[in-house]
Amino acid sequence: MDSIKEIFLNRYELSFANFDLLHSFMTEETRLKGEVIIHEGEVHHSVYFIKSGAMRSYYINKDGKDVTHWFGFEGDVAASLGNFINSKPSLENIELLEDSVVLKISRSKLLELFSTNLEMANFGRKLAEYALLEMEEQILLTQFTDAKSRYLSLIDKFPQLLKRVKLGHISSYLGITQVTLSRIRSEK
Amino acid sequence: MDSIKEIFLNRYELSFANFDLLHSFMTEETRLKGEVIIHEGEVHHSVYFIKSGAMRSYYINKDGKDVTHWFGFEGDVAASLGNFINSKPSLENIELLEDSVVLKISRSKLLELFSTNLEMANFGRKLAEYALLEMEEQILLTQFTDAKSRYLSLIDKFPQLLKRVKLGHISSYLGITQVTLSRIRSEK
DNA sequence: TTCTTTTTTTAACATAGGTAAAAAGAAATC
DNA sequence: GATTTCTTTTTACCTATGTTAAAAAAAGAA
Repeated sequence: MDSIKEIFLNRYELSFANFDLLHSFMTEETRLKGEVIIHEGEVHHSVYFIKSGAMRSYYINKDGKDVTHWFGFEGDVAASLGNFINSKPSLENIELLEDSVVLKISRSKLLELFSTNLEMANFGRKLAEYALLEMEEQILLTQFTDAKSRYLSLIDKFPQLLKRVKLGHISSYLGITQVTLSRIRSEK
Repeated sequence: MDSIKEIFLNRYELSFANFDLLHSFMTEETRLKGEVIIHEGEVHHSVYFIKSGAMRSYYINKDGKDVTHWFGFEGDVAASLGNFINSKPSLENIELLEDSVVLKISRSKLLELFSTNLEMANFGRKLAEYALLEMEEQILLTQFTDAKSRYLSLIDKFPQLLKRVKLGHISSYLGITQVTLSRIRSEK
């Protein structure tokens, strides 16, 4: 079985039949490293599920700095939250860190499924709940944990991260400068 | 109309009929300031909706420090995420900051409604989505924003906070010590 | 390979925020 | 209304992380 299918069945408790239904509304696309699939300030009408590859979400802060605030891998949903939930312009950009295969579905189709199909609505709920748990973990890790522990937890959680993601992205995700990250790494 | 009802109808797009259905499974309770309604390490079987009052969620970190990571007011849901989503023991405590009126519902009843009633399932999804947006905002605010701006944003968002919540809770929520918060406040 | 560009590390210095303890102010209790 | 307890502010000193710039290393292009 496709491993993306497994993730949908296990992580989000979708049934075979409804996975197939959902899948029938998706188009599979290969996108290249470096491409930006969600743009800050724009309203997007598609949601992407990552079949393979890696991406990051980032925004440019008030000092003009590029700040990564999410890494996405296989099985994750790539979308701007505010855009998806409230049709607002995206606050962030989503950029491919590797050549990736995505499953694309229109937001309106997905919402239609949510509002007509009970299992799909619960799939939508679990999608959001899973993301919530991930975010809570990130918040707990940030409050009163020093940069070194945050770094260690992060690579513990994503062992492939160092091979797949530049240190500059990792440092901004951790809320520190690349210089500080470099110091931390050399201490170890 | 009850203002909690308005919030359910507007924020979570629940219909009159389903609000009443949901409400029929809830019991209204008055809890006193200082009470802890969710306990770290325990599995809870109830979820609380805040009808009036204020609460905070906190945990004791590895250095024994009390760290607040959420403030809840009218219309918010008070539950441990991990407990609610995966029946895991709660990672956090939820403590009342004021005498509060809560609407209590059993987790199993709520899940039963989600899995049998389409509108309820979408209500559950919106509940999670709303919480997601709140959390994202919190994360964005934390990365590369200095303590002073975080403080100013927080009181801008919750103007009543200073009157209702002790500074020690606010400082830990912001990820700084109370001494630093005090310095920031005197600068202003 | 050799050259060019990008990424990572190192160094020197500056600063925001931490720690501990004491003082001041408020709130609760007698 | 006085006393005790809890909360907030202040002070002095210290440390982790930021800033800027340059060097070193690694990756990519010719």
